[in-house]
Amino acid sequence: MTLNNNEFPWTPALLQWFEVNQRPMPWRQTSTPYYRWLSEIMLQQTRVDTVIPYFHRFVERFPRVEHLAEASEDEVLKLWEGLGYYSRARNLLKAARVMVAEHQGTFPATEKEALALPGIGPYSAAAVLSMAYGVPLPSVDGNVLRVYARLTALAENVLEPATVKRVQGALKTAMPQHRPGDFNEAMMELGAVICLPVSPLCQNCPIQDHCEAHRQHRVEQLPLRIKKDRTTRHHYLVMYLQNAAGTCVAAQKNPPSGLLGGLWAFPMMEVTADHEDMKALPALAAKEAVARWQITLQQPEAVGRLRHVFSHRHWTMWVVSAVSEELPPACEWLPHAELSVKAFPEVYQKVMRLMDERAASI
DNA sequence: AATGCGGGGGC
DNA sequence: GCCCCAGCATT
Repeated sequence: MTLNNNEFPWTPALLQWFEVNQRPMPWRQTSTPYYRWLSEIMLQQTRVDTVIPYFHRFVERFPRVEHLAEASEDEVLKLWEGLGYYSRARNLLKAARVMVAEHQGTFPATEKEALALPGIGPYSAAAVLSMAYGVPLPSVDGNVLRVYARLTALAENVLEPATVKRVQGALKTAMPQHRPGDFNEAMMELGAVICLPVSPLCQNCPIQDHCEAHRQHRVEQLPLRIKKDRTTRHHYLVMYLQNAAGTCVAAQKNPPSGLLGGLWAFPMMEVTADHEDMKALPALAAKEAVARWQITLQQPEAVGRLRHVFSHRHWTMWVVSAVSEELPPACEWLPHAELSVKAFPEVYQKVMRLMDERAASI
């Protein structure tokens, strides 16, 4: 065993606290590399409580990485539906196929090979390698940055990549070499249940005596998170377009990358004005459908307004239903039953729910 | 270094 | 509304 003379004085108290207080999680029961990898991908920018039901569905459908590697992207996206950041699902499938083809169906054991996998960055590589194989690399996520910034009263913007790198370096040299996975999980667990972003529970903190921010009464002011507001606002007309027989709805599969890539969508037209006058919507939709799509709408009706917030953009959607025998570009007719089979992101699930509500009220 | 990329929970 | 969440890929 490698002794680490630079070890943090608070490490033993942290590990002891973690042993007693860690929350049970499905990927902690049987800690296979596959479970650890899958859970870490799902947990990127996503809360534990949100992930758990998705994790159960995935391991039930794909008990081993070999099963996942043989799946279609459509099936993986359907299972991922609603979890967000869909490039994670696309990269998950790619990485599974790499593991089967090049790594004997398991997660590679070196940092270099791990980082070469699609969807694996410094955080996830360190997390999986430390927890599955005991490789002493620090997994630095938002929790760890917050805990470390407070412990050391770090006055740097933790959203700067350079700051993250410095924290990674500091933790790498001082983290325990014998239980790196427990250390990483303990840091994250402390950030998740004690060292909270707002109103942290310092009275319950096992390493409060070692916290410089607490000593300085600056816990609430740290960490520094300075970011620019990049949100943009967009307005759309969303068409719920059915054929004359009423059996199908017009929809399209998004391009394979980009926003909501590979998922399904209803045809939309971006509009500049804010349409406070619902009565003018049907005529506007019909006019724009001719101008942009060269198709004629019958019985256009205003259904309602929806709002959806992404992390970087705000959508206002005016939903219009109509009948047509013609399809907007790149669209196809989906039988109604297919709407629950194809992967639709939350924003279009809202459209479907709105249509269901209208049907129920008529 | 900056930007794009979901959705939800807590306040 | 705002903040933040077990971040990564691309440019």
